[in-house]
Amino acid sequence: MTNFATFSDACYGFAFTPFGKCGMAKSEQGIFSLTFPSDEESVRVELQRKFPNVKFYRNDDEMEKMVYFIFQKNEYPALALYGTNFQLSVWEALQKIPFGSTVSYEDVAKSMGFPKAVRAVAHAVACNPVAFLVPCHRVVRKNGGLGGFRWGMERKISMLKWEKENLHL
DNA sequence: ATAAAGGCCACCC
DNA sequence: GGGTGGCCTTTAT
Repeated sequence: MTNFATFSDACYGFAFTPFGKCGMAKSEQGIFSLTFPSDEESVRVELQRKFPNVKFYRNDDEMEKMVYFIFQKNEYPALALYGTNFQLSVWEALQKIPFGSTVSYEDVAKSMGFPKAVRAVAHAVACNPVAFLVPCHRVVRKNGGLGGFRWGMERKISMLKWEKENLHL
């Protein structure tokens, strides 16, 4: 990590998205985690491991509100990303990919000025802490394949499909 | 300090 | 279709 969390309290909780139940965490600085976990306990454990000095308070209402803004009103709340410089620039590049379109891993590498760092990019994309909002699902293989997805290929497919159907947002 | 493993890509059979 | 070598970062020895 090269940049660190500066907050000491955060809330986390669970809410339903068009792609299933998500776990989310946010501080006053913004959302810093959005995952699709298999069980609730692992979310808290994982958050506490990544942010050992932070106190987490559960608040599902707050997360449901966030989900409503994101998926119903298409209003994106602030994000707060923590990672290495390389990861941060990859995640930044991902946020520039337009809604409903896709790019290749190589495209991302090129846009960052490291055309040959494809594998490093793929790895950083896979480490995306904030599903959907940092649109890692919009990165696919150049050869036509879809690549992989940390939270299940099926979910990546339905995200891309959902965006195509909701372009009017 | 070194090694191994990536949500990859291009090139060659 | 398949195998191989190269690319750069992260993580684990």
